[in-house]
Amino acid sequence: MGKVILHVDMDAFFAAVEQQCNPKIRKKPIGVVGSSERTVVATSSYEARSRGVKTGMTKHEARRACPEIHFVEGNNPKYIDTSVRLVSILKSFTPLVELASIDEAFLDVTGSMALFGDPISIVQEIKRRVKEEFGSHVTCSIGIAPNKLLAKLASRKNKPNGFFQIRPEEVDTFLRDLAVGKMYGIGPKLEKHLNRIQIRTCGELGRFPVSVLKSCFGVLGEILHSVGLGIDSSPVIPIGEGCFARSMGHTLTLRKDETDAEAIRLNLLYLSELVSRRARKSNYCGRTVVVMIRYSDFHTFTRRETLGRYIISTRDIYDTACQIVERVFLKKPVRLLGVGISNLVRGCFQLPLFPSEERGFRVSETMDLINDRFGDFSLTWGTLAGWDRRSGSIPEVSGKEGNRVG
DNA sequence: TCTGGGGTCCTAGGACCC
DNA sequence: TCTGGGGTCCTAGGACCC
Repeated sequence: MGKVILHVDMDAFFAAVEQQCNPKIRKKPIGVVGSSERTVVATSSYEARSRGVKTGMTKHEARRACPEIHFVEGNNPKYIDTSVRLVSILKSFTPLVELASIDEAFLDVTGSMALFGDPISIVQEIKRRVKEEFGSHVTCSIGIAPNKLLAKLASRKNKPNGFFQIRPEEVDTFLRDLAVGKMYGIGPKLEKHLNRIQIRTCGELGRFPVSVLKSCFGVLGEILHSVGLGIDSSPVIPIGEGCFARSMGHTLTLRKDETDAEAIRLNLLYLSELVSRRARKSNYCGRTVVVMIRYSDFHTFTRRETLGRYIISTRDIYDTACQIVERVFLKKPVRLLGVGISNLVRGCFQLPLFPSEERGFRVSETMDLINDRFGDFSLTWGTLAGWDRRSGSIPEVSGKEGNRVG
């Protein structure tokens, strides 16, 4: 018998959490944004979306589309907290829960049906529990399918607050007329390329000779062929298993385009500190430092250096980042800087934590894993608010306590 | 008030060694 | 003063996703 996979996808997650927390903005068009002036909309409520607001718009553009829009500054700890609590609900249905991002998860419920009934009963029960835990403004959409790829497509089908099932015998029909660009993993570039060779739907993609796809796309050709047929054998990997980061980094769009070398170094120090702190906390060290630079004209590039040893301290990361930047000979004002480490290994040293960290918020395994995987500063919003650039002091990062939904 | 931030995976080409 | 192949590591960039 085939598997039954669910994909649980929270609807307009950040916006929904904010609306749940603040009754005044419920049923209103809102946009969740960052704190800096040069911010964009990260998520908008469905009320805003219906008026043309889209992710990635500047505040200015969003307001032009929807003059009544209300902007809310993002609050990352609140979203992580909600995510942790969602996972604990999902884990009560099966241990096979894979967190795909902060607001979506895959569940393998193949073995759960004896206990909880058919997939639709499980879906209804999950929705009931989510409502009970978070309130009626935080909702999810759920896809039911024989594999992760199809479950992901199914969850999008009836958004928001809906569900959709693709039974094994319905897969061909479902894919027949689905535009290739709607498929997970096929972005604008690939879509254009496929359209050029007369492939517009997943049905057409699945029927296309795999040999031709391979000659056009290399190894990707074979993957595209399976994707066109709705084939995906990847297992649901439970949280914590084989889950380790490949890289971690932070980027920052500066308040103004910068030419001053001292100011650039100060920002590199700040970013190095964020990276180092996160790496120390999750006990990673790395031997490659990556610097990302975006000029005022948006030309963006990376430079990296691989060292002969593993590093983790702010100082080591910062020194390497500075050397990299010195080699670049900046040609234009800098709009964005990024610092990251890769070539990671886990647990090579156990370095002392900062005193503030020793006080200890060893909250839960899941909490750590989410931080670890998605970054507890994955939205650094707000962290710059108190930063005095001239003194160069590093702001305290907002606390994890409080800010619960519901 | 033009265009955020966090990732993963893949590829091509060069350096270097055997 | 030529010829070649295999393998590994590293860099830079692109595509894609949330």
